[in-house]
Amino acid sequence: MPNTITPVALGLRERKKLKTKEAIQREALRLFKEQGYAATTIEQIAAAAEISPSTFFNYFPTKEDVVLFDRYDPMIFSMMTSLPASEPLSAVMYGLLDGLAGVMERDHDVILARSKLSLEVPELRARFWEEIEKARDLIASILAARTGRDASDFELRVLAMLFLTATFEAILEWIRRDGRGDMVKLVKQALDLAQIGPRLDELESATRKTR
Amino acid sequence: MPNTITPVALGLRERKKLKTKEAIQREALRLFKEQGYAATTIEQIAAAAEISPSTFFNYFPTKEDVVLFDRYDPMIFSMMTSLPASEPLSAVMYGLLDGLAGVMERDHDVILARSKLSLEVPELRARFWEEIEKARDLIASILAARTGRDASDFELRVLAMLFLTATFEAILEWIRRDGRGDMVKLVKQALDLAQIGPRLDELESATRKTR
DNA sequence: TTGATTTTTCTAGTTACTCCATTTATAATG
DNA sequence: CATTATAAATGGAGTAACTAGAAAAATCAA
Repeated sequence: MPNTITPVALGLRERKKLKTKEAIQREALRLFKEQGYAATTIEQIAAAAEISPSTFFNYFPTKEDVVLFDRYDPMIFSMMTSLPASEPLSAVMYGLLDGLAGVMERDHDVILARSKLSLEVPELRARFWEEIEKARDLIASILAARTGRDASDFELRVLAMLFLTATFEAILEWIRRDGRGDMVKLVKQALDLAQIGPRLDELESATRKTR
Repeated sequence: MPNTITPVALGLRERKKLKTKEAIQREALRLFKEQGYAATTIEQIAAAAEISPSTFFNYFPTKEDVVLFDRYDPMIFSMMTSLPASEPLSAVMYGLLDGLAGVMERDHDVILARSKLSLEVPELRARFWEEIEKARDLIASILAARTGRDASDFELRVLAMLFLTATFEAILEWIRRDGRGDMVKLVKQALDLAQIGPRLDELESATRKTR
């Protein structure tokens, strides 16, 4: 069953920690929505989640991270690092997008709330780009493995970043439409505009010729 | 004399303020270099620039902004908003890059210092993207004026962002090479890889046909 | 000089975040 | 089950970025 994002098995302790983490995030997002990001203090979040303020920092290094945290991240990560090398890159890319659609259906509201915050609060918007840069490095390393180039290769990084930028702008547009349109469709439109698919296949075939 | 970036005329008071602002930035950058960004306090910067700590915040809203501040920004801005509509977009784009080369020659070291900081300090790196998003909106509005589309048009924003992303990755690469290579050349390479030029001209001619 | 305005400075907060020591809960072992 | 190891939660004391607002000082206009 490809292109399905499912939780990873964890020990009892780990699961409990994850639950606390999600509780903190849930309460924090609620408070942010009610009274705004800046007006909400760590103390209030801790009180709502029934932990001490110190404990908050055991789970999230900063107040920003409580918004950025995404429980699907590790799954998406493992999914991306175990891609089939048999299909062309563009096909893999579209496959990933279908996986994304699944997540969207399951967690539409939380994703929208987090995305909106990341859009509206400047420091979060800024931090979000950090995450994108991490993703860029991941994608670049995947491209590197497939083409035999170095992961720090300039062109690979540019391509990876073009991919992510197009995706990001699509998400922005989706939020501007208040989460009502089809996000995955918008992403595909942006990727086509940037002609990312052909560019990826080009890269792959060019490398095959050389080696 | 096109493609030359020159200071804008200012009143006496304004010039004095600008001088103070630059002094603060100069001292701050020196201290950051000597003892690191996090280890340098506003108090120290204020002392070095011979102002009170309160005054610091009259000039820069946050510690981060002291790194982000670029005295060429208003010039570049006015340059971009007064582009000739006679030439095709791709030509204008390359023209701008030549202008950039001039600035690089004049202020290579300060630019490198600021860029390095923005690369190495995570919160600055994040903030830098905010600036890029501002630039995106500016470019989108220029494209909008030329094509008769709306400035919030999805495709325009994607294109503008692709342009900036390519440029940004080129600058990153330039810093990774410690400012030794030809930055403008790298930028052109990235833009060609993304095929931004053709894409821009495509957009323009497509619009002409329609109206 | 006088008065208006801008700029700087001071004071007194608030809050995110750090460090470290202590206590409490959980799991592993004999 | 009792003991021990380990990990997680907490408390307290401190730092530094930033805010608001009032007072003082410098600058400019008439």
